[in-house]
Parts: sequence; C-alpha cells; structure tokens
Amino acid sequence: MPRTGLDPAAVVAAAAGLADEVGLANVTMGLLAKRLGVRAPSLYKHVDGQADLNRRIAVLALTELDDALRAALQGRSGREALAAAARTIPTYVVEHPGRYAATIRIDADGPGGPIVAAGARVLDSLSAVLAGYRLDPADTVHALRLLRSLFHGFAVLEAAGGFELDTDVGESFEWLIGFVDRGLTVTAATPHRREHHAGHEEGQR
Amino acid sequence: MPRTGLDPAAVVAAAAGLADEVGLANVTMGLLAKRLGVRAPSLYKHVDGQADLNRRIAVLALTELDDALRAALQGRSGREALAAAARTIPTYVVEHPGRYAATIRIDADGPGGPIVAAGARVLDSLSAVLAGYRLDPADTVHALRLLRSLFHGFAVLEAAGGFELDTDVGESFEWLIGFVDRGLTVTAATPHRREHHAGHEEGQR
DNA sequence: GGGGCTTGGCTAATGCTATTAGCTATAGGC
DNA sequence: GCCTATAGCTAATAGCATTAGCCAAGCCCC
Repeated sequence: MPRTGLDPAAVVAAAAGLADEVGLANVTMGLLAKRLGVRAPSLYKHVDGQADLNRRIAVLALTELDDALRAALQGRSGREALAAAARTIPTYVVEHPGRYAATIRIDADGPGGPIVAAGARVLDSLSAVLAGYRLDPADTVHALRLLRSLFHGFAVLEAAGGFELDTDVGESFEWLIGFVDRGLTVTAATPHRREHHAGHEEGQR
Repeated sequence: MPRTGLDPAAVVAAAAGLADEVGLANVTMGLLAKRLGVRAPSLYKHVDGQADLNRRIAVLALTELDDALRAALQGRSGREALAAAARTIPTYVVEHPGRYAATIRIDADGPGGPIVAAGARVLDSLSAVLAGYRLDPADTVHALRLLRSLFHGFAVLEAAGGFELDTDVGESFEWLIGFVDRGLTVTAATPHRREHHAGHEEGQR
C-alpha cells in the first residue's frame, strides 16, 4: 500500500470538485475515496467525518467567493462596484453549485469558527461596495443585509432554475442592479430618516 | 394488525410536523413510522419513497404559504401590502423551517408538476402586491423576481441565523420594506427606462 | 349475513451508507 | 540503517431506505 501523499487540503479540493459534478448530496465517502484512489476509511485520517468535510468545503467556497469578489471590485466603485459584485455571486454559484450548497447546509459552527470568519470576509467585501455610496452609518447595516439577502436569494433561485417565466434572467438582473443603485443613491442623499417602526416613537422631531 | 386508518395526507402532515421539530434531514422513515404508530415499510403504501415525501411536503408548504399570503394581503395595497407580504414569508419560515426547507431541496418536478403549480400560486399572490404600484408591464416581471429573491434570501438567512451583527433584524426589515417601496414608487413614476445592458444600443435616442 | 377481493399492515431480507477497531508497512528523522 | 509516527488497509458494526412476500381486516355485493 503505497503512500498516496494525500492531505486534508487535497481531500477537500477533491470533494469540492465532486460536489460540483454530482451534487453535494451525492458526495459519499466511498465515491470520494475512489476518486482519490484510496479506500473510504482512509479518508478519516485527513478529515473528521462528513460533517467536518462539509464545513471545510464551505470554508473553501466562501474563501474562493471572497477572492472573486475582491478581484471583481478592484478599482471600481459606486454602481460599477455594485454591478460587479452582483454578477460575481451568481456566476460563482452557477459554476460551483456543489461548493455553494455546502455553505448553506452548515450544521452550526461556533462564533469563533472558520466558517464564520470566512463569511465575515465576504461581508467585508460587500461593505466595500457600499462604501462608494457614502451612506449614513446607521443605514449601512441595513443596506448590507439588503445586498446579502438579494444576492443570495437571486443566486439560489437562478441556480435552482426557479425563474420559470421566459423573460431573460440577465435582463432582470440588470434591472435589479439599477433598482438598487438608484435606491442607494437616494438613501445617501436623504440619510437615515428614521422610519417609525410599528408605531413607536412617532410625534416629536 | 389493526388498520390505523392512515392516508397519504396524514403521512405528509406528520412528516411536515416532524421536519419542523427535528429538521428535514432528520426525518427518517423509521422515525416517521414510529410517530404514526406503524412500521417503516408500511409508509410505502401511502408514499412513494423519500423523494416523493419531500415533494409532497414542499407542495404542502407552498400551499400553506400561499394561504398565509392571501390572508395577509386581504384589503391591503401599496406599501401596506408589501409590508404584509414581506412579513408573512419570514414568519412562515421561522415557524415551519422544516417544511420550507423541503421547498428548496426539490429534485426537479416537470413543468406540469404540482410543485410548480403551487409555486405559481405564490407568485400570483406576490404579483398582487405589485399591482398596487401600477408598474409598466415591462417592469413587472423584473420586480417580481426582485421580491422573490429578496424575500427568499432574507427568510433563509434569518432562519439560518445568518445575521450575526447585533443590530436588530426587525429594524433592518422595516428599512428594507421602505427601500423597496420607495424604489417601486419611483419606478412606476418613470416607467421602463430601458437600461443599456452591457453596452448594447447606446447612443441614439 | 357470508364470500371474496382489495389493501394496509406486518416480518424478513438486501444493499448502501458512515464510521470504528485494529493491523501493516512506509517514509522521514536521527 | 533503525525507530517511530502514521497513511493506508481489511474487517466489522450499525443505521438507513427500500423490496419481496405474507396475512388479516374490512368493505362490496349477493
């Protein structure tokens, strides 16, 4: 039994590739082992079972996604940056559906965990998009959540083939970017008009 | 072996409840059978295996969600309708995470399938929200996709506990509704200015 | 009211999955 | 050139979905 020279990174990379090819759910230890020219139990010398494997794929995916985002944002700002970021995410999801799926079905990972850290870097990159709009600081968190929800939702629905109608998805995408861009622009111009949420503190000021 | 009086609907209902309690992934045939006071193989007399069960849960969830949406939209329009719809979805997802999860991990279902039909009804309800804004018809499809992506993304992220920051999620939610409402209002006022997508047809006109 | 067919429930068996235990031989440090 | 840590192996266990084949409960119709 010759040493194959495996290490955790190689196992995770192979698993990620396999996930993109056959779907995350179909990545069995046996199949992955075969891909690596090894028997299934040997994988446990490198990763700590399937849950751990999923977590590592998720970290890989978030890291790659963040790299792609940073590259796309290089030298852009404002609407350009927004469009670039918005395009990057669905592109990644379509190219690497298995990897991205791993980021969704995470089985918890403490606040200090590597998944959260990798996710935080992605959030930082998205924040960079917002920086160009010079929002009121009080609006920034909300806008960030808007972008996250929107990009995530759009990417997932597109990857799942959820848009049945025949109107071109790319066209919707451009429309959507324009919509958000205009919205953020006027938000920046009229900073933080405090919405009277559900009746609290109306009246004065 | 007394007849228990099961039928497909009862099995699906039990499975949906179980999914909400223990998570969709942990709904095993054995556990479901135990819940129903029956042995696992007996379930196959009512349901065609696990894939079929998932599909049926998805249809149930989409139907319930649509009912909730219609109820919430009764007598409302414009921003009121938007807010009501937007609130309904995350509420449903938080209350029925297992059921909603089933709608995401669907393993395809032909264009005529019941899942697609149920999804279409939800889309119709969302369309009703847009009706109040009197958008240019050319904008409607895009706006619909915006709402879907946004609501879906927000609901999933909230249910997954994806919003780490300490700023109140409810506050973000109100902010987000205001953002979309303002955006849709101005879109209605300046109908369908054709975006020059990616460089095509600029110049004249 | 009884005979027969439909059918919902059962047990037993198969095959796939992840995972653990314990062995062996290899590669690198000295 | 040995010694040790360890990458890989085989064998075994346990949980899962699913199929095959049996049996009795209940309903329809006479």
